[in-house]
Amino acid sequence: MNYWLMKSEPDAYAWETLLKDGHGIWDGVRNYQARNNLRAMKEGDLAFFYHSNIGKEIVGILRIVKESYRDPTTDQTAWVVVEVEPFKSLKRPISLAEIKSDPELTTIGLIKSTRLSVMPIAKHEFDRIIFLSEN
DNA sequence: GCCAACGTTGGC
DNA sequence: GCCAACGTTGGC
Repeated sequence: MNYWLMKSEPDAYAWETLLKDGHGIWDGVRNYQARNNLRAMKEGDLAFFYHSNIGKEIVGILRIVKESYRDPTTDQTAWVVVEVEPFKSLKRPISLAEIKSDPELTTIGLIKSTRLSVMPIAKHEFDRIIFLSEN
């Protein structure tokens, strides 16, 4: 089981929308590193849902329910999508500022690779953020 | 609105 | 293969 973090601008696609829909196709990724991360995802993996630009906070956890396949929104063969479902909302959103100020989260990709939209999260980072959200 | 970081494109 | 120019992301 691997852990991930996926970014979306809430203007484009918000956590609330995924909750309402109950299911989503993560399309539109046009960056090779992010694409490679999509390809590495396995059914059942969990990912944080981060609101970029507006909110700048982790708001929920989603579950990968279908592994990657060709992105049907483009003719280019390089790109893939995964299918996701909401797993649960965090009890309390965890902001970027709080992550930056936490001594246990200094190496998280969210800080180190600010422009990457799909990134792996270490288990201890995942657990730490869950812990923070429940306390 | 600005700017840093960084990926991509294209000329050489 | 290098690098300048340019576009995009995303925080502030």
